Amino acid sequence: MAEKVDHEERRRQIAEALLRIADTEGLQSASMRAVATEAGVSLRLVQYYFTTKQGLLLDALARLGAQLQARMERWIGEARAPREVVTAVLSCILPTDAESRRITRTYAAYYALVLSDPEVLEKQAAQPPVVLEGFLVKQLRAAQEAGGIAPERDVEMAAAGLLAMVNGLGSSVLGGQRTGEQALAVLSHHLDELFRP
Amino acid sequence: MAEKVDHEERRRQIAEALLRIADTEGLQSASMRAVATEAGVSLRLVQYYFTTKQGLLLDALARLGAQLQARMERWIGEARAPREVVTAVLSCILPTDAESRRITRTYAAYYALVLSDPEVLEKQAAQPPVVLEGFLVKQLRAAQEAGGIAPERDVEMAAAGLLAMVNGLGSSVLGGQRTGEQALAVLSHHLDELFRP
DNA sequence: ATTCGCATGGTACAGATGTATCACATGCAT
DNA sequence: ATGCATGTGATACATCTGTACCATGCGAAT
Repeated sequence: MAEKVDHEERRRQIAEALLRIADTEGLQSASMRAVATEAGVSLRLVQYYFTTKQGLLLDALARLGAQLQARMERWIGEARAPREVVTAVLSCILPTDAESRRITRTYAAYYALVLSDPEVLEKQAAQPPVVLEGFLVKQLRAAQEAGGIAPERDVEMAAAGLLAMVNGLGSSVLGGQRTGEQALAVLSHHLDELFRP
Repeated sequence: MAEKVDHEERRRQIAEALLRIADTEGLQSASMRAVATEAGVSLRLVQYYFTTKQGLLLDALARLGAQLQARMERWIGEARAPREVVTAVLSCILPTDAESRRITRTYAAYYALVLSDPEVLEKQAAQPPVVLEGFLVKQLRAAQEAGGIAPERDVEMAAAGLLAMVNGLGSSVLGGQRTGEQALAVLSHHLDELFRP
């Protein structure tokens, strides 16, 4: 019963079970046993591949981050002009389709955990936003130099504001106060406001 | 040992103990026993005044909402002109001073809970944002008619964007990517952008 | 053929958690 | 004075949770 098995594949299988539970029922329902059942393996195996629960949580969070990044790169795709890149990056974060709704909800499930356990998780999870904001600034600056954005605009402020806005819009969609389409409309409106003379 | 006691006062004492724990350690650390200890009462009393844990959680959440509303009214204070009202409302939500940091953190602690338990909590917690957004729209429209905002601006879009932005800025402050002052600067910048000819 | 390490199953254990139950004291109405 | 409702304490109980431990099957190297 002990064929050489692909460790990475097993870890992926288990971690994604965790993410599925976090998405649908929240992290508080993600016990080791629940994860094992969801992944279709025994509790022992979850312990075997991720010694501790924190290990599992961290690994799954890293995978979630990778999924979001993959989605962003896919959405950027053939986008070439800065405005298209910015639009792609921002709108792909909004919970509009099934995948982004899943990712957003799962991140939300992690949110409280990250806040209450600053030491360990902060380093792992706090980087993406910062990096992304820098990327946005670069794109906006390029658009500005190309004349797509008024020269007197402060692109760093704009980038920070847009990113925060998308984040907040996502929360409102998850909270049921807005549909994904409405959130997207709000974003588009502000992008129109930014990209002009 | 059974003097007629002020029920509301006891409930307040216990509910605030829960909020204090939610703020500092997160809701996952807020067990009935922990709340009892924090409030300086016995476990039995927590059960007595709030029969069930869900009752306690809901009551505390309502109190948190009341605290935020009280803070907003206090911040609006003598503000008279629409722009001042809007600035007050939005900036008082940002985690800049101790009180708003506490409120924001505590709301964040509830966030995951609300998302994973939509039925019961949604009605109680989802109203403030909607009401607030309507209020903002009215203020912005008034400013627009007074000439403080360009007539071609879509104030509903602007209100939605600003509220989402403040929400997102708050998250970034809590996540340690920005200080409260920096978040306030981003907000001010966008208000300057909105309030013109 | 024996040995060793990897993969897996089963289960135990200690602690925490929400809730229920029993007990008892005190104040107020009768 | 008696009785009933109120406020409070102590504790029990069933369940869940993370982790540890023991056993065993199998492939590969010796």
